[in-house]
Amino acid sequence: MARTTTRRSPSAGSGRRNAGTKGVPRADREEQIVEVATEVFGTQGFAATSVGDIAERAGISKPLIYNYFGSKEGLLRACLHRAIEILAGEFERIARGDAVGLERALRTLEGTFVLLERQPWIWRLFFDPTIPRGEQGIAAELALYTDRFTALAEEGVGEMMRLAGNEDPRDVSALTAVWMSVADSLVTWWLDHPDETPASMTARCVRLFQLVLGATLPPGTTAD
Amino acid sequence: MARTTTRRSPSAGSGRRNAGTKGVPRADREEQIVEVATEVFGTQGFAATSVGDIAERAGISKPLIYNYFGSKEGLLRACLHRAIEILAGEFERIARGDAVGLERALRTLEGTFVLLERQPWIWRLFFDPTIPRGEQGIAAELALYTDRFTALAEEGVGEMMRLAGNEDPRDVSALTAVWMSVADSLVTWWLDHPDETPASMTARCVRLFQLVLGATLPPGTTAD
DNA sequence: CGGTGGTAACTTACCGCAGAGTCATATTGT
DNA sequence: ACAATATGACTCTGCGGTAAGTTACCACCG
Repeated sequence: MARTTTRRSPSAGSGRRNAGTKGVPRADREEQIVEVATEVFGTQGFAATSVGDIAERAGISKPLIYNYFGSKEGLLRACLHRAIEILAGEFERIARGDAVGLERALRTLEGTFVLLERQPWIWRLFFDPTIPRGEQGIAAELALYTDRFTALAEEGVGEMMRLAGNEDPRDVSALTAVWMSVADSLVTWWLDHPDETPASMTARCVRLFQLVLGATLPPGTTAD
Repeated sequence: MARTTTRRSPSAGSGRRNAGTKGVPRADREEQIVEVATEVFGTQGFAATSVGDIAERAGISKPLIYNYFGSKEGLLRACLHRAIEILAGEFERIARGDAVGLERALRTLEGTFVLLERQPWIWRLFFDPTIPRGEQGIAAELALYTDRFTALAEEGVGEMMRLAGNEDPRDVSALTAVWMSVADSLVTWWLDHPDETPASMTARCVRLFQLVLGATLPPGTTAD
């Protein structure tokens, strides 16, 4: 009745004129926010990023983020959760494959390139030095995640080193760190050369492996 | 004279009771502050660090920092300046040496380890993602510094690749990025294992080089 | 089909606090 | 006495976080 029309609140006082649902269900909105946040956290770092900035880029308001994620840390937690789902699954699939040694390394790189195409910053989340290292809260969770990576990488590296006759655990640890950093730097380099495709990156890696390691990779290793 | 005593201001209102020179000349104080700041910036990141925190750790007060460096960015600038002096000089010295290829790589690493002993965070300053990337101000200066590194590294990498028969400039560029990242990751790993010495780090690198590259390093390369 | 409440989706406006940067002032070596 | 060295106490901006209100969708009733 009149009420419907009468409810013309827009003018009432200085109320929230742009309020009201836009018909986006919570799950969709959450995913959208997490996507934006992951990019910003991953490129600028957690400490240097403000929640307001994320809200603005996502085209929504700050309180909505707090409604859904509780806190800035909660938002980061959600980003990490999504990222680990994306990455670890793929890496574990590769690890379960039958490739070993250098070929396994190359396959991992190849998978990484395909996976991180257009969203390389996901990787950076796990190595953000600005995440508060307070012994409680997010630090433990983060360690859990990175350990999942590291264990996988360390398994591969350790395997290769065993074949070569070195089993020093500290050497394995150091070489694993180097290997993960190599993958990281290649993704970063790719970011600076956007015209490269996952396939061309893989081909480049094959060339560089052959050059640096003097290795002969089996045919068919290069993506189509 | 009476005046000196009469001026007993300590009680006057709530004056600065701890003020007054402590006999430390400006240059010394500046160096001391820069040293502390470099450590904190390098480990926590620029954005996550507060000037007050630095002042407290240095045992002086915040205004003194602003007196000497003008701003937080100015302090960072001073840190970068000192760091580039320390690092670039050493790298250029190595580059001028007669080592080539893998041996030059190893000598660079060795020099880095010796140089960064007890202050590994210096290196991190140049790759801190939380430094404001505003096109003006510090970003340009930082780029200048990192370019100085990169040029040197690219020269070494390009030389090695030429010997191996690959002159693709993009391959050189990518491999240079990888190489610098390798050095970075080794320093980072060292940060997490503080009991390692420069010599033990170098020895480890020799082992890993031999293992991964199948290379035979000349004797005398290992630091005693 | 029209109305009508309940609730999920959104917002504006604000609070409190931490941190960058400043001012006026105090102390001491020379 | 004076310049250099130093600081307590302040302002102001920006950000994490919150309160309270607004709007749209939807299931249900008549």
